[in-house]
Amino acid sequence: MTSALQHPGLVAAHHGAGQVASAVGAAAGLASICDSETDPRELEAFAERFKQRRIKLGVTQADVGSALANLKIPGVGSLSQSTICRFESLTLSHNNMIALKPILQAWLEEAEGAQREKMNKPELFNGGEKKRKRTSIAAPEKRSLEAYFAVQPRPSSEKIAAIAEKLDLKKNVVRVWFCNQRQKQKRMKFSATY
DNA sequence: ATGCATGAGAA
DNA sequence: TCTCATGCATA
Repeated sequence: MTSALQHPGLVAAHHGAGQVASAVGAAAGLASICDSETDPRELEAFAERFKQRRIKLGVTQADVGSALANLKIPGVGSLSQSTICRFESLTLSHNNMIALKPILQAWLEEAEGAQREKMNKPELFNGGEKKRKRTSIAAPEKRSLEAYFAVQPRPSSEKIAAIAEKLDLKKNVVRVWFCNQRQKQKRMKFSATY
């Protein structure tokens, strides 16, 4: 239930048409807001440097996540170990990487600048809550789902119901599986889009 | 490091 | 309903 560091319209969706190339290039005079900062290779390089320097500082991914809150950047709170890990391994969407880069960069500079102090973020927590349980889809079922996905990445609600019944899984589990599968395809690292 | 899930916002 | 950013739980 946290933030929204979404980017409005600066980062346009990429598409297969090449006719826009010239139009974009012809937009001379205006600052090119879209090149070096959104270059996948630049991101990759940054991610690698980031991880290296982070380790050099002796800080864990989780530490970085909670430390972000201390930066007091408007609209930016803490992030999880998962997200920091995914940033470093480029397993986030391109847009997500672009949005997080300046934030992590700010943290890095701050951390290296004041590399003499030690702040701790205990993360005071609740008193006894119901722990979420993680469903585990067995290997055979996963293989079937992957096969269905290869043929139809976006099955209708009815198809999903049918698949769920065949594999003896809850419909919602199947639906979420497809959603996550689609998201996976969009990860920077393995996406054919870039 | 990664699987399954949630919630806000878009369509 | 889907996408997208994100995280808890777990391997």
